Amino acid sequence: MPKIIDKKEKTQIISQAALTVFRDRGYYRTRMVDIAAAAGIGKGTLYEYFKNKSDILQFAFEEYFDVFSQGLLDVLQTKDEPTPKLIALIDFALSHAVEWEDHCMVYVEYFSSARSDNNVPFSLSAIYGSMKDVLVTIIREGQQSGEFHGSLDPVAVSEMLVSMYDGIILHRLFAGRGIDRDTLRETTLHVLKSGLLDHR
Amino acid sequence: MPKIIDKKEKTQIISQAALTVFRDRGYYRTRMVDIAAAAGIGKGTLYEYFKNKSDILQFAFEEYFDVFSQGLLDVLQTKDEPTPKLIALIDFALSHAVEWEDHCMVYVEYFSSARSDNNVPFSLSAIYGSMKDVLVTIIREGQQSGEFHGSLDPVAVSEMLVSMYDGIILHRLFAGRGIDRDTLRETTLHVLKSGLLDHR
Amino acid sequence: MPKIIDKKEKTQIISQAALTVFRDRGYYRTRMVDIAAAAGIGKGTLYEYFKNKSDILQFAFEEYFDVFSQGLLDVLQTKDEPTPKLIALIDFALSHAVEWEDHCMVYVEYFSSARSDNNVPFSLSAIYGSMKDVLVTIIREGQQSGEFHGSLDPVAVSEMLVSMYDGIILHRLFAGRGIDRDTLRETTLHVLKSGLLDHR
Amino acid sequence: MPKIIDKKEKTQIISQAALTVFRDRGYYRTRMVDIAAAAGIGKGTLYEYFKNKSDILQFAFEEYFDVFSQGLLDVLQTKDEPTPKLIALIDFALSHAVEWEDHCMVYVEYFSSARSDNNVPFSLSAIYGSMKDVLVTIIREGQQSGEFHGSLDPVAVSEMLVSMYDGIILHRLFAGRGIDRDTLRETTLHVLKSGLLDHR
DNA sequence: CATGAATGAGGATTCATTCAT
DNA sequence: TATGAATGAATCCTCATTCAT
Repeated sequence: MPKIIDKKEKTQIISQAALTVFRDRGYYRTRMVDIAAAAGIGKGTLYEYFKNKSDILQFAFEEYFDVFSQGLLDVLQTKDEPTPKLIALIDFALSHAVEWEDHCMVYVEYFSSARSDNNVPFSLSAIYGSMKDVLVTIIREGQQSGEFHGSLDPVAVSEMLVSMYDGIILHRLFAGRGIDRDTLRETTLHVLKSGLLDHR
Repeated sequence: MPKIIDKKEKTQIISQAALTVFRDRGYYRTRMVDIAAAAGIGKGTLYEYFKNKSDILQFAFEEYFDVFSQGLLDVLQTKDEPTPKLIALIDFALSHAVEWEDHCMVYVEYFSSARSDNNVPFSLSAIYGSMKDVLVTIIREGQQSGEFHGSLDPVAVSEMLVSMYDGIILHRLFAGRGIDRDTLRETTLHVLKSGLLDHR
Repeated sequence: MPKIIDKKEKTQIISQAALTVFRDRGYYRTRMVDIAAAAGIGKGTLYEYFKNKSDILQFAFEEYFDVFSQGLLDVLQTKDEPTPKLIALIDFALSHAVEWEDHCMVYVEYFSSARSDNNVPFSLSAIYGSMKDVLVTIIREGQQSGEFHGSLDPVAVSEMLVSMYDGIILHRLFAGRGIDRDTLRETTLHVLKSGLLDHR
Repeated sequence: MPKIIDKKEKTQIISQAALTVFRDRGYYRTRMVDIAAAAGIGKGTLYEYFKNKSDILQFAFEEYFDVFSQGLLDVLQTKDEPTPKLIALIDFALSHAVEWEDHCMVYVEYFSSARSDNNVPFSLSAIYGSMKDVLVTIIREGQQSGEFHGSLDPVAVSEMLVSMYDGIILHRLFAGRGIDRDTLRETTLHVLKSGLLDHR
């Protein structure tokens, strides 16, 4: 008898609408009423689906993170050799960043502001952590097999790679989408490949 | 007469105090009273030196940008050949980013939030613009002289380099200062050099 | 036909559930959804039986008041002489207060808050009015027949007696149910009896 | 150079203005803006002097309680014998209740609503506790010296007396100020005296 | 010049009530 | 009849900015 609503689905719709507004206006400049308007619902309805503003972001982040984690696992399970594994990894990370660009933009803002706020209920360090561990392992393998430069510090290289990932996001965020995303990916892969791998 | 000196000096002191608080708490979470307390002055006094909150940041940014521009000019005037010029440029950019790290962190937050706000009175595009123009010119020179890979798109490479610059900042901002800044610089330079330059 | 019975019965069930929640949480702190949950029904169903929140309380109050009025009449019809009539009256009032303690608690809160709100659709003055009139009459009778202290102002005594009634409620409300209700009643009756009646 | 304001004095002025509004409108129905208007200040200024709404009430309550405690001590130090001590005590309590009538009204509402809310930062039990302990001691003394009825339970009598105190407050709150406060006090004292003391 | 007391616009959140199913 | 999803009015509280001293 009561109205039947797919709570899960509506939660996602609202979260997506919110993310769009966050990306356009910025998280802090976005009012709850803006989100409601973007989702085509009333202000109070938001609170039927989310505890508060931060909770909306958290929900979006979880989705983003789940997809990232799953993609990472897929790559690791598909490739075995260090070189193709590393390239596939970088390729995946770049694709993911480009595909989830809107999300990334918002998280950059949120985390850069909430930095020292202990109340922040979720964090990027999970992504960084998993990514860096995986990279260090691959680079060590490649160095032992002689495929990679032996002189480079695996941790430093990993850090640099992750930084590049961040950089792509940030740059697109600040400078607009200057160049084609595929060109960017090709160029980046080329440079990395040469610098990191072709060391004869 | 000494009053005029004092005014300028105090403006800088306040701006620096503000920047420290911004870095710790985030721009949006920082209250004017926090800045006043950090600067050791009264809340109302802030408005004797700055028009408003954003104006404080703008002042800091101008200083940061002036130093960057001057350093850029110095590099360009000192080096002539494409390869050493590019390396010097990247070296300078990394050094600058690392030295002005606190500023960078705050600008990341501010610009990522205020992105589409037309009221924002200053922007990063100036930095990106000048940097990218310079890079594209150098890379074209290097490609013509045969020093650089001819197959790479100069604009894409420039974009990638600037992205790396952003990435360094962002990563240190989010992930903490994992590795030593000098190691990071060495590694980055090495990779870039190999990938971009060693193309026999 | 059975529907009509059900409606009345369910109205009472809801009202009782509501009163329990009111007593525990306080009228203002109780949300409609709390009442619905306590009554084991849906939020919207409440409005099938009651116009609004205040209406639920009003319904409960009417029941409470009806029982009080009927009890008062019974006492007055049973006893004739001033002294036993007064004692029976006080005894009844105390018993009623103790028995309907939960209700009393809620009305104290509601009336003390809504005091000067003209929208409040029901009030305690009815109870006070009937009680005080009855008392004044009895005390006058007792004074004329020489049974009571002649020097006391009948109105003041009535007021004091009603105040005591209030006090019992309020004290139990605030201080918890310190002593046994029967002990309290005995003690109160004893003191009143001595003070008011034994005037040799 | 800055405006010099007696914070303590203004705090009291605001608290008094608030209490008047609380008494008229009820605590829960009073909006912060009402208090501000009554105090002749802006909404935001309230928060310069008080943390929140409850804090305003708490401040008023502390003043009320301090005066009560001090008065209680004075009575106990002045009188020695049970009978005059008890009478002085009751007299003081009644006077205090009548003098602080507005406060009492508000506390009745507040405590009757916040009853089971653990966040309530202050309570009536302090008053009840100190009052009841004092009374029990006096009554025991009076019973041992033969001045008071030996048959009455000291605790029950104390409870009754405190209940009367509550009743006076509550009744004036609900029924208006029917009779003259002095008449009420005289009558109450008379009855109590007869009932409790004249037991030949 | 310096100050902090005063302010009110602005925004997050709650919850009684409505109403489509 | 029963329901709970949807709503927006209402209200607390924050904080950038003003201004009297």
